[in-house]
Amino acid sequence: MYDYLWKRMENDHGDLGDIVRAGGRIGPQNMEIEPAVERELPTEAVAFHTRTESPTDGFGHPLVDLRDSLLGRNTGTEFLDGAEAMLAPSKMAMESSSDPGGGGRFILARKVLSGKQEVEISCSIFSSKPSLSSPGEMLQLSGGSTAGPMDHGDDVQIWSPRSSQEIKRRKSQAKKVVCVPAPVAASSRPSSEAVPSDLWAWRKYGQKPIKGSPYPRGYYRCSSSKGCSARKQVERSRTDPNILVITYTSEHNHPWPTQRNALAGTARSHPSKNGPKCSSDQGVLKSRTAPKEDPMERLVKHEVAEMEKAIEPAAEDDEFHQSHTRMLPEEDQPDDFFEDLSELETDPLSLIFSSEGFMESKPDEERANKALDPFSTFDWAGSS
DNA sequence: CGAATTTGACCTGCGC
DNA sequence: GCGCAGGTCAAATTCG
Repeated sequence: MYDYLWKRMENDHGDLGDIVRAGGRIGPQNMEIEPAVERELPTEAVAFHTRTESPTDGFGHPLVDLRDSLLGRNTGTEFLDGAEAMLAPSKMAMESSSDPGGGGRFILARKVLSGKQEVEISCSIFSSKPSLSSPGEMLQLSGGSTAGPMDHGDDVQIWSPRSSQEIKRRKSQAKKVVCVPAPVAASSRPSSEAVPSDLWAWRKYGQKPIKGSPYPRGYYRCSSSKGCSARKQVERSRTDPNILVITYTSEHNHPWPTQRNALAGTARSHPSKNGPKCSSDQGVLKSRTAPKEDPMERLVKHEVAEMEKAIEPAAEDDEFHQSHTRMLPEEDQPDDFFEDLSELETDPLSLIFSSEGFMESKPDEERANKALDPFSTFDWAGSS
């Protein structure tokens, strides 16, 4: 998963990839943003991936969706283990503008250590180099040995407390976290959460209230295959209810859902009374007949491509395809990929991408409206 | 009627 | 060792 993004990170950061697999990019490399300048950035979810090697060195880190931040919209941020995510876009904008001398610093995350000391991790949108508000606290990357802030270039930095005793992961498990804009509940069941579909079939097996959060956490396991151990947890960000934090645990041990088993676990989530939107499954199924590609990888590829494209305002429409192909070096991406996307506009995920592409041919106003309404691109009926 | 969801109980890891 | 909180199980319930 996230191979493309990950490769980029490894190229950019070398060993960083062995420590924390995180894809929460602050922005494209060498990206320079003037606070007063609004750029249209992609609005898809950003995924990041953390891997813990032991209960003592693992620490989940916030996803930073800077695009939304720059748009003054909802931002996906979260810590895995209760740390407070603090990347409200307005806050960032405010700090950025109110602290011009600080180079546009904004708070990346804040963590209360030992119940008393609070460490604030901030980051400059220009240098993307985090700094600590608590000089006494040295941070390090999960599992890494580096003490103190490190500059890995222009990508967002992932940090964790040095003291592993202070933040321990409950279990040593690989986790992947995805933050997406929270959907408006569309289920017939009041208590059920609308979860964006990710193409896998999930079956809910539990729900628990989480201390400190007004929102419960839902537990899902993969229902595509009997023996599949893949699980995911879905909860709303406690700091931003508009953000859904989806934590994936374990890997799928089977191929992508086929048309047949893809229906498993989704039937009740896509009642026909939902109207045309329900055809999303058909789109999904249709997409599944195409060469299999990890949908999340697809998401990230587009994410990166869109972000890179976003900083090339001079790019013309006729360069759109070229730029995307250029930015998708892993060639399993056929040339007709985007044609395929347009065909699959009912696919929840392809909707995201195709809508972006669709906007290319739209008037600026409509494009802007689209960009500001990420919800319109998701099939919020979800797969749960 | 089969399958998915709900929800209380139980299990387990972790902090004190 | 104890208590808390998160994670999972499974019976009951609901839905198509």
